[in-house]
Amino acid sequence: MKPRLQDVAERSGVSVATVSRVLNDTQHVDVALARRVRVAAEQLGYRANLLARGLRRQRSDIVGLVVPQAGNPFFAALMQAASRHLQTHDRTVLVADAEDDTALEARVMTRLADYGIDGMLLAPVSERDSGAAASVVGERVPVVFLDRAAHGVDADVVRIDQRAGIDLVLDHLADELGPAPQTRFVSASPLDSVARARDEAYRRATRDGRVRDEQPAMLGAFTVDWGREAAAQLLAHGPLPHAVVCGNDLIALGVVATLTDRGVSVPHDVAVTGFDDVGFAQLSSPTLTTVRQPLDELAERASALLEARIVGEPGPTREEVLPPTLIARDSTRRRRR
Amino acid sequence: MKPRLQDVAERSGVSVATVSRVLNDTQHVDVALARRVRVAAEQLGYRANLLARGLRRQRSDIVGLVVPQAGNPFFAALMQAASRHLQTHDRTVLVADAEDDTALEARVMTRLADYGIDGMLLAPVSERDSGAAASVVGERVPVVFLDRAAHGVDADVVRIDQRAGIDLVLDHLADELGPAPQTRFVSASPLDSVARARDEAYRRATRDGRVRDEQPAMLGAFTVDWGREAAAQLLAHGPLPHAVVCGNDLIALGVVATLTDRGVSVPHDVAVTGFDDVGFAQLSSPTLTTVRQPLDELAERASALLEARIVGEPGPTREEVLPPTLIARDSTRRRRR
DNA sequence: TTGAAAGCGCTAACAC
DNA sequence: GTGTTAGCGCTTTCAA
Repeated sequence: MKPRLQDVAERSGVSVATVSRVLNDTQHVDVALARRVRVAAEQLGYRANLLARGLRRQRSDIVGLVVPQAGNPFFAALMQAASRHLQTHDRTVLVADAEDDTALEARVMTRLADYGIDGMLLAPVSERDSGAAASVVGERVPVVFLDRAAHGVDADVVRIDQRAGIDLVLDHLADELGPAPQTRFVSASPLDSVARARDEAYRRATRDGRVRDEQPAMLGAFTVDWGREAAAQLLAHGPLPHAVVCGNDLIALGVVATLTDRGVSVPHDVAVTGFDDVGFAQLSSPTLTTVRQPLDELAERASALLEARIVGEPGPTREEVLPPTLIARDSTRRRRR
Repeated sequence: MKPRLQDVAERSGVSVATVSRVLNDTQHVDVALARRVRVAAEQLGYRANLLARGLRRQRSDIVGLVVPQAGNPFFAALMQAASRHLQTHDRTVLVADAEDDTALEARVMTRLADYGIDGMLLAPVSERDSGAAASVVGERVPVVFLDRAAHGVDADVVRIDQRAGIDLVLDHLADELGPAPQTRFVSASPLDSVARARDEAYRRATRDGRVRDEQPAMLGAFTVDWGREAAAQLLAHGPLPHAVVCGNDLIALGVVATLTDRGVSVPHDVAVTGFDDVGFAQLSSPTLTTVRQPLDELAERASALLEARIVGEPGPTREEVLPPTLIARDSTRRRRR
């Protein structure tokens, strides 16, 4: 069967304690002995049992990573970036997908906690309803919010400045289309902090007169399907705006697809913008003007904060806010190529 | 601190064994006692320590899921489907991304094994080079190959019939373009079983005269970038074929993007086909003709086989081969809309 | 520098 | 039907 520490100890003629010290490099051991131990371990193909180690050490070296919708390419990319940084800190990452469902989210977070994770990176489904379950985990181990945050949990936050992102888009639109263009906002219901922030940023800009929009925002979900449906509604009800500002790229891609299908030219007849810069934003036609989130930095900062908290760094919770970047592409370009 | 079984036992005035039996519903316990136990556990907020349980039971209820490139939307979708089915069997899923690197793949598989996973679903990076590391895991716990397989491991396989998929594409092309159209094949180097199978299927069809192609296949990687580059090469060297058959959707999307950029009309000047039916295949313009893999069934069958092996089902290894479906869209449609 | 032994939290014999 | 206890494999005092 699988060799245990005991087997290595017997084979090298030392105690299990010594073997443990050698293999973990945790205390100096006589060089000759150490070599014997290593050789024996090698020959036996010994591998530490991480369950046992975790139980004894009272830490698992696992961190949890919970995303609201793994199917959304933005979160898929964020997961990858976060995993990569977490691995750097020599951690196993348990990824969980909440499938946009707070009940499922609560279950998976509980599960992670039951495995004795050392910390958690969380992009919560709901700003309001994810907090309760998150705080149960948060009371035992450090939690860092990534991209999105939730109420009722005392945790560090790493995110971008959503308002700056929306401003970048609107300024760009003004540049391309002239001042105070007529726009519509198609986004997701502000159940999560990101949707809410983008919504508020857009509202604010309309109040400030930077864009003209007398209509209510069209709020659905962060999906291609919602983008398609919203575009259909736009086409059904009266004249098109100069530009459709979308809450994320998926919505924008759906809008562009439906508009194009119906013979409306993007950007000639109407400009469209996205948010997040997912991979397909540069593959669609027209390529999509959007706002890039600095995924790698987000992941890096979140990992670093989490690690700091795990090793017990004290202090009040911090919020790190990174700047997004405008990626101007063809979906807002007025001159056709 | 975190309540242990002991705490629940004391609070309800019974032994830890009884608490364990109640909470795991593993043996009949007097109803009154059982209720007392449950109440106490509830009040204390007791949660079983899964590390301890795993150590004692010698099984973790964790299964590993290893994919070659989590960034590829096909595998992202496969991961989601597999996770969902695995959860059904009440398992925690540890997802690992091999980042198309057999060395990294070996490390992550080892790590999974060290956590005492009960089984593993594996889509290996390399047909030849992933086998060694996989068999190390495979000797301890059941492994089921999903989508792709590797040599040197005695494990069940769940996959689609790649050749049938290529045949669907070529038949469709003959329908649209006329018999024995002039084609080129752009795919990935046959390092993995899927690339190899598609390559062989295409070769066979050329030998059979179902398509005409005197040129060597253009083999790079399953990425958009390779598709772009291959298209550039195609444009640089002589006349375009009637159709470009791509090894997967990412390549096809890259080919379409570059062709379109250079003023070549798809499908009017040249038809393009993909494989896998990733989400964006129906968003690109033109929408992409491709072959759909039955993701959900693949995941379902693989999970079922794995569960069967985990509970000790004996018998020779099995291979389940599912049929793919042609999804005809605009990238091969000769009449323009 | 090394070893003996306790014990992490849990389950499963085994005894009553 | 319930309790006692050994021990899963490991790390870590504590003594030597």
